[in-house]
Amino acid sequence: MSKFYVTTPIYYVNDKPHIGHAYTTILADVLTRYHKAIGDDTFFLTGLDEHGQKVFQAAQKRNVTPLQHCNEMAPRFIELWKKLGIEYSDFIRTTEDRHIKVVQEALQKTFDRGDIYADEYEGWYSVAEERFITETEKDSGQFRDVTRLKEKNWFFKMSKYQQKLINHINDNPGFIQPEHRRNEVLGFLKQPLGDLCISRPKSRMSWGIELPFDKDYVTYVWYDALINYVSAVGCFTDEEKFKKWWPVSVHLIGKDILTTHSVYWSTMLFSLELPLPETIFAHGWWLIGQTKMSKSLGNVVNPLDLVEQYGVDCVRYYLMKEMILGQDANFTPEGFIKCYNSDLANDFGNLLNRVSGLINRLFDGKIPPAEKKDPADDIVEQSAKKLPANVEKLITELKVQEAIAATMDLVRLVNGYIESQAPWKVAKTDLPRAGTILYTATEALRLAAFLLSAVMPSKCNLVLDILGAGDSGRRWGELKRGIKLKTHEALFPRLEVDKK
RNA sequence: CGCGGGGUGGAGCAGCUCGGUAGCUCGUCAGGCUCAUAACCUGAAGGUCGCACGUUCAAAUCGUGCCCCCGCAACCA
Repeated sequence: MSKFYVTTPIYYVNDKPHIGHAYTTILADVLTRYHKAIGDDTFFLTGLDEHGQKVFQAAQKRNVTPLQHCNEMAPRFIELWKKLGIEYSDFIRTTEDRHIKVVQEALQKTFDRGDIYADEYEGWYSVAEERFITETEKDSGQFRDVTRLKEKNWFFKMSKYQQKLINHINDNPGFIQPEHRRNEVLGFLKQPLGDLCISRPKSRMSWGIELPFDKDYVTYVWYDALINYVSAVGCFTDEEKFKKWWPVSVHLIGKDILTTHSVYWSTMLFSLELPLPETIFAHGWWLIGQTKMSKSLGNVVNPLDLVEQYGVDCVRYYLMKEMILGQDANFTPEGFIKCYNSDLANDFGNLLNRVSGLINRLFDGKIPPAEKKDPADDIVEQSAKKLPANVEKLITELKVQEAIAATMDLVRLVNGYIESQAPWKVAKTDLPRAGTILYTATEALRLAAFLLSAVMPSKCNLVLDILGAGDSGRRWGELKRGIKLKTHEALFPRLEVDKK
């Protein structure tokens, strides 16, 4: 048994949860469930990023304290995760004591090591945005009230670890995935790395974690936020727990925060003398009909609406199946309905109806024994026997989409097998043979349901329950003969396309 | 010459590491089946594998050049 520790980014509390947040979190949940199913000890961390400028401003506007504001916003995420069937191990909020202490200790350790120094920072400052902007941003002309500002700040010696990081990336091909993101980071690291400003003067912005060595400053949100990955698993506080889980197996992130994770976070860990993550995996974006989702375009897809309209499992299935490893994916209602009907209603759900209908009619609803085998059965049996190991391999490579495809291939194979073996015909002359066919088909369906239960927990567990195989595993032949099938409705009723 | 990824039947992808019958899902058409959610199965049509040159007995796959698309270039799943 090995351990599997996965994280999502901690989401910014001011954001409205959208399909992107849902995707990352479901992906983490799916990976966790797969790993649990193969007996791994798992830890799945998600949470909220609650410090920083925007939260501070939003709270001011509403005339509440920042913490009150966060307390009111947090349930939006927590409730969504509940509706999406997310079973996280821990939900961390950066305003929690357990986190703040660790951030401060990390800062102090880094400071004591001589990796943090004070300097005057001079740059373009947007009064309207209340933050420093880059030269490029200034030139874009999109910022008002830009002035030159000089300010004392604290800096982290990121540059000191540049070569060490390059070496680490080169020595660990799986560290940053997919590969083209890894190349991107290596390309970025060809330029000399600057040091990272990790402080904000309280006079400007006080909503953050105070620097242990300078009470006039709070720390930069990213420094604060990234620490969550270790503070949640006992860093500096619970040595045993920390040893058990760290380093993390996978940090799931969106491609937009690749630099913060691969460069900021890694160098921070170097300075703290902690091991680096095993894998940082950057997935793509969900596009809404060719364009990026944006609030101004008004095309933000609310995952809650989808779930309420169609149910959790099919939304999880669609998101997992549609996003190809590391690429952008396109969300369209048509695509969703097509996927639902062809994969879930026609192939998977319908297969359950076929076998249960036949078993009910021919065997009084009791699963028949497989006593009269034929070479035709071997094709199904052999494919089914190979599947679990294959799925396991794909999941460890983070190829969820391919794992689903491989499982659905078995479902289609079984549909073809039933067709060619025609048990409804065979039954008229040779009932035991018909029973064998049905046992084989049902057992393959059981295995498929078992393997898909990470993606669609409630529907798949329902299938297993109908087959009286709720506690079965991934070995061929675990389906018990003689069990009376439970009655059931259509698993995924076909969706009629809206004709407009 | 900033760095990187990609261009494969109507759509979305795999194959390229290590050259040898171009594969999958969806869509279209025809047929079959009638156990099933008008579901399922089989077959067919449809591809100069971005373009050109080169290496080779043989190139989607290797090399060079060109065209086009996309990502990164320090806020944002």
